[in-house]
Amino acid sequence: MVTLKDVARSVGLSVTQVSRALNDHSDVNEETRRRVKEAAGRLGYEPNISARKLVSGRSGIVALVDSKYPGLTSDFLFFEIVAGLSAEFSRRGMQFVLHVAEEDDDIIAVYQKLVGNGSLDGFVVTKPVLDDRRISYLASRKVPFVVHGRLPDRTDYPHFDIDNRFVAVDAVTRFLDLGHRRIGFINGIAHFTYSLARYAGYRETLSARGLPVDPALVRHGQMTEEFGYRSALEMLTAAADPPTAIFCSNVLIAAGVYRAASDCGLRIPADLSVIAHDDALPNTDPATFEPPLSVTYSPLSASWPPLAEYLTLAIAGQPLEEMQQVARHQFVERASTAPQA
Amino acid sequence: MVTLKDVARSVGLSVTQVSRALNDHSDVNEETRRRVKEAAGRLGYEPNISARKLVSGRSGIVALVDSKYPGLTSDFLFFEIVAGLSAEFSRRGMQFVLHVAEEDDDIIAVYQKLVGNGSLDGFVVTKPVLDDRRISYLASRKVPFVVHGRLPDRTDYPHFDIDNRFVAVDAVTRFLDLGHRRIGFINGIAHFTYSLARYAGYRETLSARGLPVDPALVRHGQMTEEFGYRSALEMLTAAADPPTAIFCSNVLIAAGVYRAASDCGLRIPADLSVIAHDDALPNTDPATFEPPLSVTYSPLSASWPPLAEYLTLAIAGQPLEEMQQVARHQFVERASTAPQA
DNA sequence: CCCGCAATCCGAAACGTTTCGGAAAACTAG
DNA sequence: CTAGTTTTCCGAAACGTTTCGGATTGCGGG
Repeated sequence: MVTLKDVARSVGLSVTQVSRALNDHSDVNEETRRRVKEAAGRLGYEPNISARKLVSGRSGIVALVDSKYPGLTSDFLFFEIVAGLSAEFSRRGMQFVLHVAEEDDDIIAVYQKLVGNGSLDGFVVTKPVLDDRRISYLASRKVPFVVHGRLPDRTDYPHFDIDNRFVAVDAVTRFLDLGHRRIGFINGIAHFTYSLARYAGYRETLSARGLPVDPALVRHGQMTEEFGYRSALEMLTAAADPPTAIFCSNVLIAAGVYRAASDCGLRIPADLSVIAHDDALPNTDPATFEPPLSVTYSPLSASWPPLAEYLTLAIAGQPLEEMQQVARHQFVERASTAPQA
Repeated sequence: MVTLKDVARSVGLSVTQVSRALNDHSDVNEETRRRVKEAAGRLGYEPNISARKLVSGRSGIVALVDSKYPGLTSDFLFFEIVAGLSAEFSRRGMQFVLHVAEEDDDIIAVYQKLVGNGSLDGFVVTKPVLDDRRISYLASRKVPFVVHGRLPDRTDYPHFDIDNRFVAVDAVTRFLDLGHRRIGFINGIAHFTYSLARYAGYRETLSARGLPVDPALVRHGQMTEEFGYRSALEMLTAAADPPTAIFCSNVLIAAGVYRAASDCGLRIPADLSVIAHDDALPNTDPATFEPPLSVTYSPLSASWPPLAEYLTLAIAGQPLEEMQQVARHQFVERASTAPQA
């Protein structure tokens, strides 16, 4: 391993000055800095993170922790997150790392261990739930972290989120404006805050127009094609009063809805209108649906830069104000909606 | 952060003795050790990995590095690996960490950086290819690593693999024994050594019986249902001499083959025999196929314990002998094969 | 009573980095 | 030429841990 001392010896300077040269401090001669950097490169010097962390308290490593849950390995949304964040942090010269905890061990204990042994600078928390224990733990320990999403009742931490309530409000309003009155909603797993926010938007919009919220038209579950298919099938084949429009919490669900509609001999959009929320994941392009699927569009990939930015700022100890953002989606109209017959 | 010094103060001992007590050294009184451990637990002491690494050279962290490639986020085989290894290492009190490199940066440079900054004890290398640069780099730098798989022409490193050549030999031999002469093979991406080994087994078995290897009956590609479907369709609808049996490199491909056969009006196994290799991934159970799929069975999950074990030994500087294993599959007969009509 | 040995303990050094406080040299203004 | 300022440099301390070498105590055997 080549250390600062080696570089110092090779250029005839002190360890101190070499360190300052490499870290772009002000009090080093330009010519000297050039020489030092050249030597460091030539010798293949890489700063020892352990040593740096020990003295400065910064390792340049941030982590995402998740438990191993059934379906984790097929949850490509999750791995889209991992890949996206990893790339974004490495672009900033930091390292992003994933730690998968055992299914049955307490997630807080895992954080405790990770925090305690002090090799990490901060955490990204994803898929927050109501009364999220990770958030309360990290906040109480004053460990830097950033949340992808946010809690309805507590927002005193860095976060990036989209306005999920408004996503549902927008979709449902468009259905209503087309004359639909029986509007189904196939949502994600109920305990995630994004699902809750969308469900709130759905309920509030219907209520605001004096329409009832029929539990038979709402489903919560893992956002897969299969789940969308089963849910839509149940709704559409229900004896009394099936929905004439369905809002899907993602494009995969919509694919299932399309299949169910086809199975029931229903045409989209003539017999059934569909809108989905589109995270712009690589696997599924709503424009290639038949007919092309109208969506509330909000690419997930737009989250990585602010998330990385905010965590960096949090680690640097910046105040909260510049580390919070709630973005809005765009509506993209295609051919999956029509006025009610 | 609570340090050794804090624990030492609380029990009235020196930092040295506390360290030795916690690390189960011999020269500490049993009663003292008990008291120290109690105090450490009570104070919530966690050893600072950076400090430990700095002096002992061990951090207890191992990594897997991969580039972000198209399809990474839907490659559930890959994430099965990540989850499996992560769990296995944490069971051993070590930490396993995933680093996703940018698509376009040189993978060796990434290793260089990771190795150079010295916070990692070793690496797991997966999906080796011919003349694998990662293996030659790590070996030349004497960095501990273990390979999931192996190279055909170089095996002087810790590894765990299955006999992929024999997987194909076994499947093809069974087809031959049933009287099949036109045997298709839908394989994984050609440059991975496991694909190469299976292809070699396929070719050699046919040649040994004096049969030609028809390029029209062989496909290499990403192992998805879609790829299996397309490949099988091409083979089965080819004008002259379609295959009467197909060996698939995984169960997903076999699902595609089943669909293609159904589209062509072919019955399995009456008109077409199928065998697949089964990694026992959670998503796809060959027993639920219609008809149930016969497989060469070798659960991927059996790799994690030896892989973790070997890397641990390699880090400890053990000799190579006990850190290499090539396991064999089992054949599980179900209902997807029949004698040729 | 002394010697040797085992059982316990401890001080100090070391790992590689950053940073504080100051020093030397070079330049500027008077 | 002097005093002050700026530029450029360096020694030493510190981070939390492990480990080397040695110190202390108590004990049994001679």
